[in-house]
Amino acid sequence: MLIQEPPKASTLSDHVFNQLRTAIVKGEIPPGAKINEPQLSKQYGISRGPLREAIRRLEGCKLVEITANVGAKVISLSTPQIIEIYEVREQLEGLACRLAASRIDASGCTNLRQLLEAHEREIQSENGLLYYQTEGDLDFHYMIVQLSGNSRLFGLLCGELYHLLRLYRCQTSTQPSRPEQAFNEHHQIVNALEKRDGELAEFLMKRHISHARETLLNQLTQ
Amino acid sequence: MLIQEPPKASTLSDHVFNQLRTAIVKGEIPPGAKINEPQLSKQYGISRGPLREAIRRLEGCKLVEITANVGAKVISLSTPQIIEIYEVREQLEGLACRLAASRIDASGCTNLRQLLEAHEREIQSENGLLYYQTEGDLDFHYMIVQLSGNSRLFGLLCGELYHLLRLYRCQTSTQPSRPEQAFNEHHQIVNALEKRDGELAEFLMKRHISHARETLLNQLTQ
DNA sequence: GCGCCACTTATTGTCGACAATCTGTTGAAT
DNA sequence: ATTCAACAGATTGTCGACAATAAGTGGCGC
Repeated sequence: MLIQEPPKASTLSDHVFNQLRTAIVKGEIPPGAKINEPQLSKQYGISRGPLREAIRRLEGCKLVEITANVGAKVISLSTPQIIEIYEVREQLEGLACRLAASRIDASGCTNLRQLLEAHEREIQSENGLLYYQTEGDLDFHYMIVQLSGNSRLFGLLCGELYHLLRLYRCQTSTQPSRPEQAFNEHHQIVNALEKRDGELAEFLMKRHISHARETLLNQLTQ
Repeated sequence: MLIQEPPKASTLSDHVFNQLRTAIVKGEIPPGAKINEPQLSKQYGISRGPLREAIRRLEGCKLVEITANVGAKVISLSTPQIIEIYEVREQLEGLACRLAASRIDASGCTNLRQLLEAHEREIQSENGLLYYQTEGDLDFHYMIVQLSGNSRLFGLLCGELYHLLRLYRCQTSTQPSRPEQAFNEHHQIVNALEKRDGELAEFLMKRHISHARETLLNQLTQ
């Protein structure tokens, strides 16, 4: 569970921003829903000032869309938009893998292996499949992006795109699919990283995400 | 001058956001400078409410960094951070080129050619070199990203990274360098796009940006 | 002289209220 | 019956003021 950064909230705006973000990502506020300022203001017991700032931050994360004099709506991702996100993500995570291969050390490799083993143990349990599809899979990608050492890349992938993907996965509660294939692909990626083969790691990661995108697209268009 | 989207501002927050963003990008508010809310509030003749929302939006563009109970600072890019941005940009614009090659039509190609010719005519004039290095170059990349048809990619590159690059270019007023080489690379890219050769276009664009990054790095480290 | 602490000042965070805009409904005219 | 217009309600945008926190200043002790 290394996916959630500490939601320390020293200010009210921070606190409500974290609350709203998790509520949106978990689907408690469904996609397309309107953000009602007076209602949320009462619900969280704060004034509209900090609430509006929190909404502006959600806009920065691309989680809501604000129209002047109309208000904010939770973003609703269409199938073409999902594909667009996957195209960007594939390219960026490929870069992350290539960079990670050039900077990874022995402890980083063992950490990745341990993470994969932990996920496999999770899958052994009954509700493990669901876990893996939602949170666990992102943990693996999350760690690789960290290992890339590129903070801008980290901000884009882990600060924006991953939240959008989690929102989407809750939106269409995807049934667990192709877990064993994903496992193989994950291990292949770690193999390439251990050999410091950046180009191969990039290629494998891009193909891995491409597979996930195609699986998703088949589920959506069928 | 297709680089600036219409700065329509129906609300005060919109207006001040646009004003502040251009002021930051142009260097009128220098990197590292503190954002003083009472001062700017008086300067723009608005209350602190919409001003704070505008600052939150600047945070979303990564143009300022906000610390709780301390305030906002204009971002100051270190050399490693510039390199990080170029790494991300190289990968994303490569994707944009590959996508653009598969969707471009005849009119798109002629528009690109006309844009390059216009830039070349600009260079003929005395202060053309400077123009090309700052705005004109981004116009070319801007148009290709538009042609990619991926709105998420467009938002990332043209909504975030390009502003950061312009900020940086004003920060260190880069002397015009290697314009003729850049011209050749641009034309090569358009050639690949005309042939609908996505892989070649991606490769050429990535190499083009890689060259720009190395030139920049040499200027900075010397 | 140097460092630490209390105090003053300035800035940020938050609030409630008012003005402006949009939304939904009712009613009348064609 | 349908369309348009005026009205009522609700929501967003904006403002000024107060509270809380941080920054700067001066004085005290060592």
